[in-house]
Amino acid sequence: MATSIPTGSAAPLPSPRENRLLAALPDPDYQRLEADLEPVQLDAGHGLRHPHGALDRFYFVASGFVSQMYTTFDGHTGEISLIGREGGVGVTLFLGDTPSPLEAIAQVPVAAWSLSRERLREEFARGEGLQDILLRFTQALMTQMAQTVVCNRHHTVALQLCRWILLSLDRLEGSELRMTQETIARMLGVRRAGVTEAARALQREGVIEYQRGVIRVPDRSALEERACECYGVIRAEYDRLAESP
Amino acid sequence: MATSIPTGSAAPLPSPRENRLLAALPDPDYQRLEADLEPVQLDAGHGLRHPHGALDRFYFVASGFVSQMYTTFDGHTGEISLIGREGGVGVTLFLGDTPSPLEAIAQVPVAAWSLSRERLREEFARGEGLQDILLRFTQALMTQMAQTVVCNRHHTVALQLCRWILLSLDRLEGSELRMTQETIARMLGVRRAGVTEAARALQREGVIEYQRGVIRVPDRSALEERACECYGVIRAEYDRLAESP
DNA sequence: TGCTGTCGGTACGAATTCGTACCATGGTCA
DNA sequence: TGACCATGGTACGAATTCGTACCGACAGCA
Repeated sequence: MATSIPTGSAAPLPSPRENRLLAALPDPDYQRLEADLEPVQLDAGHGLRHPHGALDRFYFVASGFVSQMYTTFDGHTGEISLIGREGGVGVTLFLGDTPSPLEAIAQVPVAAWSLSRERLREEFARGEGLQDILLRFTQALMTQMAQTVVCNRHHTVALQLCRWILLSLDRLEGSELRMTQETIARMLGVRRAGVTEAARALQREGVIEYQRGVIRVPDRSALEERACECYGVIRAEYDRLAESP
Repeated sequence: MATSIPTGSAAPLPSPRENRLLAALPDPDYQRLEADLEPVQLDAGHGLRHPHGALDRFYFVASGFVSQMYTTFDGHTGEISLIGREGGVGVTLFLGDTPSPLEAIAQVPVAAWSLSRERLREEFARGEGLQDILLRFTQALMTQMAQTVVCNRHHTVALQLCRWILLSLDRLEGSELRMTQETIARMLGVRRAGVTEAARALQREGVIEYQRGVIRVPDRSALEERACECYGVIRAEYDRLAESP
């Protein structure tokens, strides 16, 4: 299970309220939880949940992002959703607390604040601030998943790569992404060579620069122009969640 | 909005408890709702909700099924989820009551019992039986969506057609499905000709028979053998929902 | 310094789906 | 009965992605 694993970089621990769900919580609700939040730091590649496994805690992501991945019986993979500090991992805990086929993996170093299953369910059952914000987050998550369904069906790898880089970058500081093409390929559910071809084209156009696991985006707007509509829709949905009263 | 439109066939109105969510409700919870449920009958092709539109009522499906569809800006379509009497349409109502890009369409004649937004939210807020069952249904819906993401990515049209026919048939009486290839193509998000090719192959193998909008499945197990794993996973998830305490 | 494993570049034919078009047939309606 | 339209069968080249393989370059480590 997810134990506290320090990152090599010894980054300062972010405040719980770096997480947008906790930030949106009215003060009384937050104060009831504050003492029960436990910090977690995860290295890139570390799993928060194994497929079909139970989940002990809910994780409010404070920095970095986590991918919810699905692996088919024959080994094909696909990213179902990507969760940064606008959300958290473990909605199944209050959606009946049943197992889920999804795997949750920190794709970059992640800092999160976790809450035990019992405290989460207890607080959710009060029907106040936390319930409200978690349900709204669930709705945003479903919109992201719906968009991914049609994106997988209708958009080329090149379009999807742009979308994916942008979604990742939104959840990180700066304009740099540490991620190999192999890893990106697993998320998009395509060949590694397919990512290379799409990335080469973007590099030739000067939209991205990269080498050995580091992608830099000097011109973000150029990348946005090349992404499919899906990026904008998902982005707008989470912006709305953040702005909601 | 969804008004009561009788089907031509004047089918007898099913009991509300034909719907599995209402059936799973403890008696006291059900009795509080019973008088507020309004029957709705929809012809095939009728929309319950328009994309980005508000939804006035929650629909507990009692017979037939509804597709949640997504249409991209450039007109491409895809089915996000398929909902029969194991569920209902309108989870957004308790997930923050925000607009959704999805469209809900009755793909066959549908009978449903509807509940006003206010009563649904009021009952949900009690935190008792209805909240519990609706949250569990939401989890099943998300699993269905996750499965659709990877299915769209990795499985051929032929495999997906089998899955889709089986999911539809599970939600209907008998072994006959009234649906044109054009409509099926819109749900799978592929060309009509693509569906024709896959259906022809199944017909040649004797797995299905069809003509002008009517598909018959004489040998269901043969179809199951040809479907991708996704059918089994989704089916199991809803079976579990139905069996849950 | 040299070895070794990771990462990315490229290539190849095969498979699948696409977009589109045209036609045959069956049912409906005037 | 005849016209018309919805439905499905088929075909075509183009585009995309697949699976796989091999190679070079870079980085870390002995």
